[in-house]
Amino acid sequence: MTRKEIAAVLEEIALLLELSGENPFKSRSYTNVARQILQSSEDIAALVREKRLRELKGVGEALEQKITELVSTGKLPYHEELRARFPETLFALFDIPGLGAKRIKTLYEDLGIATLGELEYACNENRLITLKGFGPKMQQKVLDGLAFAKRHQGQYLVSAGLEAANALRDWLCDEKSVSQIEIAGSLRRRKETVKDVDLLAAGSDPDRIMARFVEAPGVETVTSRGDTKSSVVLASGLAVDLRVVSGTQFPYALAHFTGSKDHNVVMRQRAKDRKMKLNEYGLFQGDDRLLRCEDEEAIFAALDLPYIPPELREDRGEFDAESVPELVQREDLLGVMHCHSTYSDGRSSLEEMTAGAKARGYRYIGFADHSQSAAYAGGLRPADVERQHDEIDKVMEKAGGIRLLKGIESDILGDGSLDYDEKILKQFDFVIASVHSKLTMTEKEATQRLLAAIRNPYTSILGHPTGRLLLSREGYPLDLDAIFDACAEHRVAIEINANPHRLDLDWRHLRTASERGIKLCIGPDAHSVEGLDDVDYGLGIARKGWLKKDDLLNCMDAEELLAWRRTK
DNA sequence: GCCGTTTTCGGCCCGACTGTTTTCAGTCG
Repeated sequence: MTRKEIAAVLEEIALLLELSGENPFKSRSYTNVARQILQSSEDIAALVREKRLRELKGVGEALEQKITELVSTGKLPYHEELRARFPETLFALFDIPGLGAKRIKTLYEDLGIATLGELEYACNENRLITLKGFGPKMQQKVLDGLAFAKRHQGQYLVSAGLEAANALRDWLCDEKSVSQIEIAGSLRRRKETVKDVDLLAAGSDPDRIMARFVEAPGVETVTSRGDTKSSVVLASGLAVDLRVVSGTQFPYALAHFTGSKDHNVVMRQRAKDRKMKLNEYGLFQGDDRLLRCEDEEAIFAALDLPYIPPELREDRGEFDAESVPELVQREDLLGVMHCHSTYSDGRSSLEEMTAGAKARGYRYIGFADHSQSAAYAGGLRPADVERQHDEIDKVMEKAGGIRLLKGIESDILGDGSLDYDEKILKQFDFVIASVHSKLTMTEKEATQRLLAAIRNPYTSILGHPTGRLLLSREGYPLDLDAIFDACAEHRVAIEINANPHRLDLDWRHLRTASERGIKLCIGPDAHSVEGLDDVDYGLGIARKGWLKKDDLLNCMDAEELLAWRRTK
């Protein structure tokens, strides 16, 4: 069993225990251990074999026994008994806002509702209002939630989230009483997709700030309206929360509303361990005496921690690390790789792209148009390659101060070979090898295909390695372990494709890759001058993956990069 | 179900808001 599968069983037990009305802390202990298993770098099967499960935090006698049974036999009677009490379809009800274990239990036991469809039917029949813990408003809220769930999956790309958040921030800045305003939440942590937007403001007149907020352009419904917190839903379906605090409270609130739930749990526990209390309004000692912190850094310091950048606040090792790394910054990026041009499916010319890169402060730009098999994208035939190289030389002559690199985004064909023969391949400064076709392979087939491409001596970078499209298409299954081994052995870099629809390789794997000595490369996959700005999304993901400037190919200068490639 | 310089029982992070109540439970982050 994979660690994901083991964790999924434990998480399901936690939900089932809640539905059963069990002690919530019992439920939580299953959730905690599920999390530990997902985070652990240990092989869980090995822990079971060596009877070392108890080394995982939160595993006691009962969980040791259950996990051992689950891993050894592939099933767990305790889990199956719990499952037998409730229909599987009931789990979908948890996605409706306002519905938790208690209300779902009532719906199921009193009305026999087990599916979203039955729930909608019961609402339309007006049957929820008489139920204990429900009323007319709750019924309407459930109906709204059902409609919402139908319209959207409730997830948005980070690009959509940031766009909405920036617009709202600007709108609120025009309110005179606002002294500070920040985007918080998962957007500040630069998650690849977000469920909502969290804004935090400080100001002298909260009421006016709230009033302006609920009147913002694009606001379709106001979900809640209070003195310190209001929530709205934009026409796009995106939910936005605004919190207003005082200037003194701002740093504490910013930390509170930036950290993931799990990160915050650890922060508050650390405070508690030090006889303090941490919440969104402050860090308090003894009898509620405020420990003044001017900024987030001071809060971390008070809890004996170095400053933890927002992107790392996920409780994925930031508290255990010997030191928090000096994360890569925008000014560390010397060049921009993976740019398309009008030679294939780009909208901007070589010259325009070059000027755009120069204006953004890059010292070099790497062109990587599609290769000949990508007919749909106007892939370059050998003659086109020659033509493009001539033009690149000309553009470089008059560009001044920026270097152009001759690359290609070569399709990885079904058998793992690249899309040109050696004679052509050797002419490129770099080769990004990417899959664009035959996306439905088994894990074994897809892995073999990529391994063949990685072993090709001309491959420098593995482009968008899993082929995923966020919120619309899963990546093909891959044995990433094997891919990483091969990349390390053959000195092939892995792309962080910065297009907000991709953000592939996923940030959760970046730290592992870099620790194995693999170089990463932020590529905007730009098809226009504006597309160059997608680098910022890639940068957020790189930082989220704990990367330092030394880990990134495009933090090298052009000479260094070419030398790196030559030593392959 | 776990855990332990407050320790083998009694806690387990904490607060806001909503909707249902008529003082609070449930949900959410």
